Amino acid sequence: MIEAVLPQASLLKKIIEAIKELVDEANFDFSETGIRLQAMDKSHIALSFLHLRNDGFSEYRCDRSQTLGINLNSFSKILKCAANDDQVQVKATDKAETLAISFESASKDRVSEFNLKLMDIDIDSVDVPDMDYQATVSMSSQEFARIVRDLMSLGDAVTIDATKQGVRFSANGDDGSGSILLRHKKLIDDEGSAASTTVDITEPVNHSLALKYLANFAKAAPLADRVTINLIEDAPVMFEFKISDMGQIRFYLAPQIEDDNE
Amino acid sequence: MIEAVLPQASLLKKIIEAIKELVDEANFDFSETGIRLQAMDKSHIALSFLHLRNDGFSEYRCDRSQTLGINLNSFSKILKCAANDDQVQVKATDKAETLAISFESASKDRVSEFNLKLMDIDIDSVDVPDMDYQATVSMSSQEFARIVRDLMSLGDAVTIDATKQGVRFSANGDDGSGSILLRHKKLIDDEGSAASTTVDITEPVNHSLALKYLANFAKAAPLADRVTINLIEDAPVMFEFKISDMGQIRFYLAPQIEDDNE
DNA sequence: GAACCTCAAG
DNA sequence: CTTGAGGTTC
Repeated sequence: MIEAVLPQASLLKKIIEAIKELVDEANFDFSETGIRLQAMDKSHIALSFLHLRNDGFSEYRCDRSQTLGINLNSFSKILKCAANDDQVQVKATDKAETLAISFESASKDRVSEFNLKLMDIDIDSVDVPDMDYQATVSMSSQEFARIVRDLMSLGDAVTIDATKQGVRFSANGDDGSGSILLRHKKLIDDEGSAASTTVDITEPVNHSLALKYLANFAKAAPLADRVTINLIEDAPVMFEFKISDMGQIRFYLAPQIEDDNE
Repeated sequence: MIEAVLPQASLLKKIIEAIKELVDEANFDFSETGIRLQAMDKSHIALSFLHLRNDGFSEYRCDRSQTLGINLNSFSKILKCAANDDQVQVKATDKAETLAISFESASKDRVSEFNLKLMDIDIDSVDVPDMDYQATVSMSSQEFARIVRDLMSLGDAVTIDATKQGVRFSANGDDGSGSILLRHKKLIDDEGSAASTTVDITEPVNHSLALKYLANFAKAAPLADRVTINLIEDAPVMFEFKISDMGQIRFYLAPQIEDDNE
């Protein structure tokens, strides 16, 4: 028996919106401590990772760990039927073949109930070890989204250069080339202003990444004020958006092989 | 001689916009008391019905009753040439072959004149008797539009259940199933709040309807804050949008034959 | 999937 | 009145 309640359907809508372009179907692992999802994208280049802690829900119950295979597009269709400030409840019995999803308007005048068909999904589970990253960039998620959008009009790939001075995003294309430098700003208070950028670095590092994936990652910007970009030589880049009081959504992206012939 | 003036072209634009997807050509019956239109849709399942009273116009003159056959798509093209707050005038002589349409901007700086070719349309007139409906639902037209849009992503048909407790809209599809319940809210004042739903009922009744028609009906939502849905066993469902101080637009839709084999 | 348009909120 | 978000259309 699983039952979880969120006071704001908009949160769940944004989460699924951020993942569904990357992943068609995914397993949601429900346990006593919360919900986890891990899924490779269709081309097996990007890994999406979601963790929602039980204490982030207004109600949470999971008697027995259970994995629910869900088509994210179908899920998204149903979530679109919720108003942003509806309360949302998901419920499944043990060995259920459907997930019961219900929305209730703030005024209680409207109650919507949906049943989403569950599916068995073969998992290609990947172990993601915790790494000591060489560089960690923390920046406004909105600015990140903006930079990705801007550079996409120039080329297909972006090079992210992290140095002590800051982080540089550069792209090349037929029309020309461009680069955006965000200067590192040492934080005086514990928390930086929403817009400022910090770079924590042990060694300068740069990676070239396909912008189309970053555009998908940027869909998570509405979930968090800030994004952290974690880089280490010869390993996937990790993008993390913290969902306040609840968990985080992470994306891992393998760097592009630099092809000098192109 | 016919002459009618509306201070806001937007009203006429919305009216034609709401009907033109259902009906290609229609007869506009001009009489001393106002304008009436009645037309079956192409597949003869939905009936559109429009009544605009003479006193809703800022000027209205109709010396002799006259029927003007109009291609709604052509009419719509011309209306798109009007700004929303242009004044619009339509004018026709007896036995005219064209309808003269003119727009005047609020500032009087711009005057546009168009001539729309009239046509002879064979009418398949249908008598629509006034019925004593078993259930009348009154709800926000915007919420109606939203529910229709939401359920369309799930399936092709909607079942409307009216009971004393409220009205339920349900749909089934490949992704799963869904239903939305709007609770009846007894009105304390004469007028309900814009969002609340009322169900006046003598007997519970339900009907299954093709969502694609309801999506067309929902185009009339900008014309009225509220829609009333009138249901009676074994007869078409009637959707009415009141155009304030002027008349109403109605749609009648025959229920789907419930096919148990599907 | 992108651009346009419309509607709602600040 | 200006801006942003959402829906619709191409």
